[in-house]
Amino acid sequence: MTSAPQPVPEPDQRLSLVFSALADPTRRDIVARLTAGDATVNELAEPYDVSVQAVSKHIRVLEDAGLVSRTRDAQRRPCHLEAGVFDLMTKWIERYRRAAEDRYRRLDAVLEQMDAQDAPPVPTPRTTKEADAS
Amino acid sequence: MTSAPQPVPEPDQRLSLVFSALADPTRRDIVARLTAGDATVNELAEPYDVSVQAVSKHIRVLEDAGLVSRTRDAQRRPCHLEAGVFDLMTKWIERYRRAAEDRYRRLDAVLEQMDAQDAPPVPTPRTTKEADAS
DNA sequence: AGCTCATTCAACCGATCGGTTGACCACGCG
DNA sequence: CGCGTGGTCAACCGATCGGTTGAATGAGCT
Repeated sequence: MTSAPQPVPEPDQRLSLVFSALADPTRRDIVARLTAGDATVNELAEPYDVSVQAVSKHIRVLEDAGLVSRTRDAQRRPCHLEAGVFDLMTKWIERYRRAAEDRYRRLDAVLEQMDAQDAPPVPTPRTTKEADAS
Repeated sequence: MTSAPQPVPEPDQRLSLVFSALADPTRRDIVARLTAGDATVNELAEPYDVSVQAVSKHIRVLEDAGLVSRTRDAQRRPCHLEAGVFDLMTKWIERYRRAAEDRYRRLDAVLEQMDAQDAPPVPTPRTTKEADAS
């Protein structure tokens, strides 16, 4: 019963889980240390001055976010970093980063144009609506 | 200059703020919409069925994380997306993504070697099992 | 069978979060 | 001048979070 089917949430909710998981410094540190290789809960818990249970909870959060997977090795539960999730984040970030930079460049051009001429009919790169995520 | 100098937190804390800010779907959506151009609080609040105050709070969180900046235009406070913060995230992510992938590849090689030692006849079928969850 | 180590479950606690409502401030305009 | 508009501040509320302690489960070792 410990292993439910794990429904794999849809990407938006997944993003929430991932970002939320990485919002905690301890959890980020755990991820960082896991890049050096798999580790057990006790090994991971050792450097921090919190209880093992607390670290176990952290790992659960990382697991729910899909950042970490675990196997069984006797009574140990080694944690393994899942590199795949990073792509999800990178995709999200890159999309908007690029859009933002493009816009910035465009605005820059507009400003230059406005500067070159004097008072063009364009009021401001006003925007309001538009932009749909998903 | 409505408030204190805004000390600009050190990068680790900053990362926490950024990830935490993006952990909320509404806030992510606001960011997404801001890539289409600056917008006021009321404009941003319009699509959601929450109060304007709630959206104002969301924007404050994004601002504290350095994801958006604001200027004054009469009584309006247009929000502007700050593209720079994305770099911070991308750097963090890329670092560990690459490390994780390298490690994966290395492990793969080790496994192959172990396999070869045991069963040398087959000259490496070369079916690098890639990550299925992506 | 016991014992011990590794991990998790369960209950609890204070702090923070996302949301509300109501009052308040800062403009610009008639 | 008063008033409406855009936005924020303040207090409050339920839910969740990160942490604790204490007890339970699971798997090896004599």
